[in-house]
Amino acid sequence: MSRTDDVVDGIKRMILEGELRPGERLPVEKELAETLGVSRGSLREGVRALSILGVLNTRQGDGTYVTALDVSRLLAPMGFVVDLQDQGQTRHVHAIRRLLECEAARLAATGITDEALDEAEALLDEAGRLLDKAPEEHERVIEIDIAFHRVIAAHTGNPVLIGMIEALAGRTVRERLWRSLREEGVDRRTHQEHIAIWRALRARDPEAARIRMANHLMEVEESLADLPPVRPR
Amino acid sequence: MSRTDDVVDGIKRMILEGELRPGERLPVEKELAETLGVSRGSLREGVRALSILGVLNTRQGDGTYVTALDVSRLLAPMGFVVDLQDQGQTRHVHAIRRLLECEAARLAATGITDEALDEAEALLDEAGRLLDKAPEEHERVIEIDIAFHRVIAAHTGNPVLIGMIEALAGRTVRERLWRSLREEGVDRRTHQEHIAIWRALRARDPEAARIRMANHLMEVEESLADLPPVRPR
DNA sequence: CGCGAACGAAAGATCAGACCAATCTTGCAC
DNA sequence: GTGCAAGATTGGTCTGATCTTTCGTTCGCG
Repeated sequence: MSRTDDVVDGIKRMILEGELRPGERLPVEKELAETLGVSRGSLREGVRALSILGVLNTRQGDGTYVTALDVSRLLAPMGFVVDLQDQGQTRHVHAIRRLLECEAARLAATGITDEALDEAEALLDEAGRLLDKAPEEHERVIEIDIAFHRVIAAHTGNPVLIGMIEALAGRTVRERLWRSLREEGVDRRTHQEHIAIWRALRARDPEAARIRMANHLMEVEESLADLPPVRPR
Repeated sequence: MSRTDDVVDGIKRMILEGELRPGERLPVEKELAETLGVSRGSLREGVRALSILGVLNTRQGDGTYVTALDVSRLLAPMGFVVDLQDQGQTRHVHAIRRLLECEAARLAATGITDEALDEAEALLDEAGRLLDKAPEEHERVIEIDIAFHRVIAAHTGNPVLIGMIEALAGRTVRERLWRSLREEGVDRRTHQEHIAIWRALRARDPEAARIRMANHLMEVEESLADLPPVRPR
C-alpha cells in the first residue's frame, strides 16, 4: 500500500463519511499532507489521480474542491477505456451501447416532454436541410447526431444511464465511425432512422421507440463490421 | 492544460499510436520526463493517475509497464463511482445493473458450457447446505452469490459486459445490501431465485433465463427500496 | 559443472525546500 | 461608492537527495 493509495483512500473515506461534502473545499495541501501523514508530493499524486477520476477539482490560486460527484463526470474516464480498446473489442462495446440506448429510447418514450420533442425535431430538420444543400458540412451532421441521442438519453430519468451512454457513444467512437463512412450514402439512411425513432417517441410508444433504436444501431454496427482495422502499426 | 495532463495525453497517444504496446515497459522516469518536457514530479503524477485508471502498472525496483488493457481492469474504477453515489442514485444504478445482468443471462443461456453449469450447481448446492446448517456463515453466502453471477457473466462472450457487471455489482453494493438484509429470510428466497435462473440456463432457454434474472434482481431492488438512508451526517 | 547466497546496479517511492503563477482579499485613492 | 493596486494565499512545478525494492550477476561452495 503506497502513500498515494493512503491519500486516495483517505480522501475517499472522508467523502463517504460525510467529512467532505460535494462542492466543499479541501484543506490546503500542506495541512492535508500532515493530516494524512505524507509529504506534499505524495499528496499531490493522490489528489491528481482523484482529479482525473472526476472526484476532485483543483484551481490554482484558489483551492481544491470536491466535485458535485455527478455520474456524468465520474463516468467520463470510461470513455478513455473505449479509446484504448483494440479493434476486436469494438463490436462488444457497440453491443452494450445498443443495449443501453434501446433502454433509453424505451424510457424516453414515456418521459419525454413536448419541448424536447420540438428540440429533437429542430435538430432533424437541420440535418435534413444539410443533407440536401450542404453535404460537405459533415462535422455539423455528426454534432446533430450526437445531440439527438443526447436529448433521448436526457429524458430517461436515469442519470446513470445518461452517463454511461455519453461515455460509450462519446466523440471518439462516433468520429472513428463517421470518418470511415462519409463516402457512403449512409448518412441519409441514418437520418431516416432518426426520424423513425422520433415518430415513435412522439407517439409515446415505448416498444416502437426501442425497436426503431435497435434497428438504427444495428445498421450502424453493420456498416462498421466490414471496415478494415484502424489500429496503427 | 497542466503538465500532468501533457503526461497523460502523451502516454495515451503513445499507446494509441502503437509506440507502446500492452505489456511493454516504459522508459525510466528521468528519461520519459525529458521526452515529455516535464519534471519527474509532474511525470509521476500523470503516471500515478494512469495507474489508478488501470492503464499502467508500476513495480518498485523494476519499472513501469502498460497493462494488458483488458476491459475488466479498465472498468474497475467505475466501482469507485458507485461507491460515491448518494442514496438517491442507488435505484438508478440498480436499474442499469438489472439491464446488464438480464442481457448476460440471455446470452449465457446459449453460450454456457456444461462445465460452467456444473460449477454453478456446485455453488448453489453449497449455498443450500449453508442455509440449512450454518446460517451464520453469511460471508460465504455472499461470496457464492457473487460467484454465481460471475459464472453467468463469464459465459456471455462479451468482455465489456463482464467488466461492467463486475463494476456495478461489486463488493460494495452487495455488501451494503446484505448487511441490511441479514435479519430477514430473504437469503432463502434469493437462493430459490438463483435455482430458477440455473434451471433456465440448463434448459438453454434465453427468454426464461432473462425473465428469471429480471425477477431476481427486481426482488433485490424491492428489498432495498424501503431501507433507511445510510448516508451519514 | 551446478547451484545458491551475497552483492551491486537500476528503478521507482518518498521527502524536503525553493520558487513560479494564478487567484482572492484587503485597503487606499479618487 | 467605485476602481485599482499591493499583498497574502494556494496550487503548480522543479531540483536534488535518500530510501526501498527488484533483478541480474558474480563469487564461492559442493
